[in-house]
Amino acid sequence: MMVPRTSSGQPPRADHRTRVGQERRERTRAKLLAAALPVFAKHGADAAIIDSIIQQAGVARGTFYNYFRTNDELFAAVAQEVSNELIRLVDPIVLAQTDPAARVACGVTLVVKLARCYPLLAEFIVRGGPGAIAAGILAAGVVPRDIAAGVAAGRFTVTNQRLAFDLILGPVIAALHTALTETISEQYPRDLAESILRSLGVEPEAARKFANHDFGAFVPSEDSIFNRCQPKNAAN
Amino acid sequence: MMVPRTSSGQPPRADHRTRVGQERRERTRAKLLAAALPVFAKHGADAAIIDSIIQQAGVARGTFYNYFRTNDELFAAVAQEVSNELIRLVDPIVLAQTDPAARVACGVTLVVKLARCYPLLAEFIVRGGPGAIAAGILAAGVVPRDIAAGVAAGRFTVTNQRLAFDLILGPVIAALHTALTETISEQYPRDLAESILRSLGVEPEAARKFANHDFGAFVPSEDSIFNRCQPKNAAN
Amino acid sequence: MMVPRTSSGQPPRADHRTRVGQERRERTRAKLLAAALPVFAKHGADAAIIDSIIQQAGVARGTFYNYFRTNDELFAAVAQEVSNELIRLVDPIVLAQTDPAARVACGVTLVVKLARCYPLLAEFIVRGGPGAIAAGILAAGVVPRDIAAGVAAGRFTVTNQRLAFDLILGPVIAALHTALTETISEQYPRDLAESILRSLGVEPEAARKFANHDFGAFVPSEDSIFNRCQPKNAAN
Amino acid sequence: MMVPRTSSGQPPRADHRTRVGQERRERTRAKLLAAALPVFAKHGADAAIIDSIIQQAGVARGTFYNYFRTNDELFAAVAQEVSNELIRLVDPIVLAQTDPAARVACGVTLVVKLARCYPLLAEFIVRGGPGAIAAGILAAGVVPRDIAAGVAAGRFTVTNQRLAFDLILGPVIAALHTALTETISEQYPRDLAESILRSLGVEPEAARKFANHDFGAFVPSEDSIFNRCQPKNAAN
DNA sequence: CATGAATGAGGGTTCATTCAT
DNA sequence: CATGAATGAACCCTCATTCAT
Repeated sequence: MMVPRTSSGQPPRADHRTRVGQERRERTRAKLLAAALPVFAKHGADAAIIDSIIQQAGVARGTFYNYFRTNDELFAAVAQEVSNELIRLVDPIVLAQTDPAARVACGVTLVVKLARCYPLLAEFIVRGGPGAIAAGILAAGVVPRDIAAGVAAGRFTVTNQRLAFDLILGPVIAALHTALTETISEQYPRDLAESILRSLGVEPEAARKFANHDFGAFVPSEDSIFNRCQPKNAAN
Repeated sequence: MMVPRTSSGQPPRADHRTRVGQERRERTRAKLLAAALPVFAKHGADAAIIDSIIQQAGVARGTFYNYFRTNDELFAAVAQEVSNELIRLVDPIVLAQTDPAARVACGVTLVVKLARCYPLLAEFIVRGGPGAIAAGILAAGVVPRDIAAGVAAGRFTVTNQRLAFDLILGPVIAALHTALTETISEQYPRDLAESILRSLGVEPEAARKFANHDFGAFVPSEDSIFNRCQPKNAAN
Repeated sequence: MMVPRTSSGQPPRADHRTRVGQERRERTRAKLLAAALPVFAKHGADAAIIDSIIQQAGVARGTFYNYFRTNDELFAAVAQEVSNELIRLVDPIVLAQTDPAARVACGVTLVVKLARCYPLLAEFIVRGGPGAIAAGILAAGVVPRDIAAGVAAGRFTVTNQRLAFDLILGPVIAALHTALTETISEQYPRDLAESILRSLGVEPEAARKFANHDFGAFVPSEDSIFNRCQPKNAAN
Repeated sequence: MMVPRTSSGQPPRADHRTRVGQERRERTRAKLLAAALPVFAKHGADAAIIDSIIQQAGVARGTFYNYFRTNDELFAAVAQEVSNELIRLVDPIVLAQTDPAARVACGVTLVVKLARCYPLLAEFIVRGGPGAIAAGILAAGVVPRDIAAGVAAGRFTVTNQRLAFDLILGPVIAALHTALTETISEQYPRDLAESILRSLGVEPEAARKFANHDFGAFVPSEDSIFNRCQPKNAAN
């Protein structure tokens, strides 16, 4: 071989094998997740799905069980992946805002825009309902964080955290549902954000201002799970 | 109907049989619906359901198919029944209000209170998501009616009907979900209504006033499908 | 119909339906048991078998589960049926003997002869081992009963009941195994019985006398599970 | 083999590698056998086994197939190993007896005692039934050898070799089964041996004498497959 | 109309075995 | 030789639906 021998005298066989194996494993896992997302989006968390997933992913029946032991485990993995991706895309832009109201407006706007680009995402979240999914995905950390900041800063007059949470997540999920049913206008996300801010107790003028700020756009990575599942309709 | 059945000549055999038969049929149908509601509430519209329903209702397998040809038909019937019951309970009280904002506040408040009395109802609606169910149940007619009135009266600054719809239904469903997860305070429904009114563009003070008005209580009929499914926790 | 109407005036519709249904159910159950016996005999209690059983019984997959929920339940039912049949055939003849030694000799002889007629029976018992099956089948009641009588009458010097049980069952099962492997002589069952009696402490001459007594023959019923499973080799 | 490898000229590289390799191979094989015995003991010859074996043995899936091509091959190897071990432990002591009846008594006693020390052994034999295993293990050579000697010496009146075999193996296996189910007394093995001798036609007094002779104890080697599978309960 | 035995498509899960690295 | 990811045949089980009685 041409492998440069160091003083160890041994070729790095085992390491190479290990690395190659891990990469393959990761690729197969990603294929399975990407195949699962659309199915869960269409049929919900309890869908009977393994057949369609393995077919879509192009792996054998048994391979599935090398990765996930149950339907629920798969669903949890998909939800986690979606959550991670969502936060990776949206939160950096949200964090560029300093005012809590601006952050909420930014987050709301971007999520709705994102759902316009990736209907699968919208479907997945809507299927999950305000409960299981949304809570786990959108809420874990970021929404409560911004609510708390808004309350602390006196921006929001609604002080019950759970109520505030419902006032944000409820309309957003309803909007995602609307976006799936009919075509929503360019203005829709901003109006939605403005109304949500008002519901939280932000002054109407301030609400309008925050909601109509231009927050910039997210940049979906090429190998995001969203892109690996479907053709994208680029602009956001 | 108009057939005078008095003590006159012929014994009312045929009619009597017919009437008794119809009543029995109606009772069996009602038993099936009442048995189905908890199952759909727990497991969603696609639940595997027939076995538990016929067992709970105490009828034979085949009998089920004399009433509903498919699972979907059963679900639709349950949803319809739930919707009717909901409207029968809530709408008379809503219509007692004249101001559209008051009507929305009243409806929102009562539905959340109702869900506290009947967790099954909350579960059923939450499972259905903002889509399939809620739209069919809450929305059919009454919510759009009040939105349109509010826009026409200048009470609401949100003029996009669909947006207004999302701003009402979204938080309500989220609140129902919250009510299932944790115990919500006495004040929660009123605060929710107040915030929703603000989100629609109602002046904050007006919103507060409308939301804290005492609308009276619904009176659940003894043989409502809700009562036939579960023990009730009386007060609302 | 020709059904004699009594003063009730109603045809016995429901009763007839019920009876017909029960008969059908019983027939299907019997078909399943008969189909299962050979499979368990060949492959043991843990065999993966449902497919072959339903095919042999000529019923649908789901039908199986209307009768047995698990493999184990089926096995238990087959074992029970075999046990019942065995006792029904053998015990009446055994009970015609009064001396406990004669009873043991009679039982041993007849079971081995029976196994010659019905190799499936032999296989089924041998597969089950001295444990699960044999104990459940041969032992339940009859063998301990005769051991206790023999000990009480002073016929047997072996007084440890469990040891006596092993001394009877062990050789019988070994003999069944032998009968499956090679052709055993006409004399084999009698010699076996004689040796077993000796092992229990019966005087050698008495043992010989008891073992060579002619106990008569069992009469397999036409619709016994054994006959429904295989062609019989008549004489015993 | 005959190549003298002393401190002479060439370094023993190749041979050393070969020897080390063979030792490793032998160790891995032994690990696999030791891992397999308990599984076969618990679940029988057809057990689904490979997963637990490789996990227990700490080798990779593929490695297994470098040693055994099929499940059956593994089972045969385990049975052979068990058989060898059994004979290695028991036969030297048996051969110290000269009278065939003493030999049979000795073998029977020791095997039952051994099974008390090593329940896994008992389970393994009982699972195998009087057929497949037992025959292959206990019988191969030693039992028929002693039977033939006993018949030739006029000790046994039972002259049918197969019958004699059944009269020995049957009760022994039944006793092993009993030993697994309940605690057997110290005396049990001796009584069992005595009864077996009687069944073979040995005079009752002689049977008693032979069975109650003290044959000494086996000395289980530290690295026996039995010891490598389980904690031992020392005394026999 | 009520009954419930029978159906069979549809989906789930295991595990011995192969093979590229 | 060791490794472990991938394979797919062979099972298992559920449940909506039909149909003779």
